[in-house]
Amino acid sequence: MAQDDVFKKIISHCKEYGFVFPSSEVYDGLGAVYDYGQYGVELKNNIRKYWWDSMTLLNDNVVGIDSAIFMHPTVWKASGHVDAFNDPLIDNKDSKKRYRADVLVEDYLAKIDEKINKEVEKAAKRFGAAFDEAQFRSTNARTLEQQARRDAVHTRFAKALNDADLEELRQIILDAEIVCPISGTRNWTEVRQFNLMFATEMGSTADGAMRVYLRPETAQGIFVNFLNVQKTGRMKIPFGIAQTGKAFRNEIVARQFIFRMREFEQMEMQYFVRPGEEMEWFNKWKAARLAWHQALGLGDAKYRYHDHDKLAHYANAATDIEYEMPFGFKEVEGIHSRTDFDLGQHEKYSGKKMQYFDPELGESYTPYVIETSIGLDRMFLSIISGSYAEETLANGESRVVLKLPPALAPVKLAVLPLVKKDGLPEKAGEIVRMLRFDFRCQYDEKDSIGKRYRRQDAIGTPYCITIDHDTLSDDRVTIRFRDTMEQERAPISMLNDIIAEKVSMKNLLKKINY
RNA sequence: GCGAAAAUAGCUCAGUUGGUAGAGCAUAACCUUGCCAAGGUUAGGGUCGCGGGUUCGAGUCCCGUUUUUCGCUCCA
Repeated sequence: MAQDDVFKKIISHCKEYGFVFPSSEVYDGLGAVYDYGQYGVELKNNIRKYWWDSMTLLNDNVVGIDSAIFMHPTVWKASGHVDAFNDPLIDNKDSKKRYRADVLVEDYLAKIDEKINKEVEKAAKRFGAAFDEAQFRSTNARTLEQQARRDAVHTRFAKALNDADLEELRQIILDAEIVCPISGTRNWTEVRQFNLMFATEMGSTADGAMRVYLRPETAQGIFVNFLNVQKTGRMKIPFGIAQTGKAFRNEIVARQFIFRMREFEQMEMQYFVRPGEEMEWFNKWKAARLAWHQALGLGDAKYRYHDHDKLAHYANAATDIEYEMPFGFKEVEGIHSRTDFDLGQHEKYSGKKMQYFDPELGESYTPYVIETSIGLDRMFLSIISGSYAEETLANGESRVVLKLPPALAPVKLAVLPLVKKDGLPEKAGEIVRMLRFDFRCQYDEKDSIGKRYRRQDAIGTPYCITIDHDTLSDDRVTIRFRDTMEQERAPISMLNDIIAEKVSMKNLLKKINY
């Protein structure tokens, strides 16, 4: 089966069985925004818990926070997000190349300067020692004309930038007859501002509201709280701060189902270390994070590292953990050595010291940071993709089954009376009332038992418990396993222990070797 | 953002040169059976993505738009 087909089937399955719906679907949807349904939210919560517990329970020096989505606007100036993603862009329709509109104009201005300078140089050669450059510039007709043209464009350009007037910016490009370096044509699109960050206004608009952004990453909430947590938690370096939460990016191209969404959830941990020790910790977390993924049992070969050759300005090492999605290996998690860039920037912009006094070294320093940053929605997609299976059974029939890691499954067990009479439903009800405090249970008496097993397979329920006539006399039930479809007889009194052993988060966490 | 393809029931899809909206599966009710989806009877569910246009008449033809998938591009 082609990979595209698998992906399409997974998307359909997610919708059909209540995992993921397109946002605002009755209004034709909203681009690259999705809602999680009744089973999707359980799976997502379980993934988040697996991450959170692995960070905050298994590391006694990692604590969590939950910072607000809104942050002071200067945070995003310090982080570089405002500058990096506020560029006015324009496309040439013939070459289909995209340029920064301001760069096009600046290049144009630079070219005129160059021309003038060349003429000045030529004149200087001609006149020799008697040459008076200032006088030449103020009297030579051609130079004056070019200078006037340059100044006119420059004035308009500065004003347009200042007013953020995109139409004027385009008009300047048209009036100056700036051509595309590749196609050589002047067939330009509108100038558009591609701001990665969503903006809104805080405060009443009447008396000057403040422009605030929806955070494009959760990491900054950790950095600005670094000292709060360090001091109030009496944290000693090295230590980490973990956070999960929504982030928002106004992606130009958002695609591939929930892989790249405009509203998404991150699970980030920033680990603060001594300068000079960052590579050691980078490698430790790199290994620890891969182990966390592989403990899910989806197949070790589905994961790989992708080390970055080109590093961002703030990083001195970076790697991705990629998972083999139906559309190829894709980044699920990033592990970055961010140096002291972020804390240093906040120190600079806030004027507050972001340093740590190290009692062992007897000195203060700005800690270096190792970041692990994972997309919860991507994790969700990787787990659904890795669990989805179409199987042909021995009797020639087929089934669709989600072989989810039991600890992550939305429903842990289904309780099924073999027939809906003879007191079996009542007995099943008793068992549900006994187990539902510990496990998410589902009761189903509709249709044949085989059909009910199929329904549970489709949502990934790892265990089914079947009540038959014998149960009424011997208090034993059948446990049916999702993956093998094998069955086992067990006393009702043992059910809680048996199921707990198989579905507990604890046993999953124990597989991680920290 | 550019290009291509698609959009009809919860899902997968049919729908003839333009002439009353269909199937399978799924869902719900009742009966029957009872350990791996396929028994019977019945029911609900669609202004054919949305908005215009052509036409006596549009799911079907034309234009626009939205959403999705794919390829570029961009971003990281």
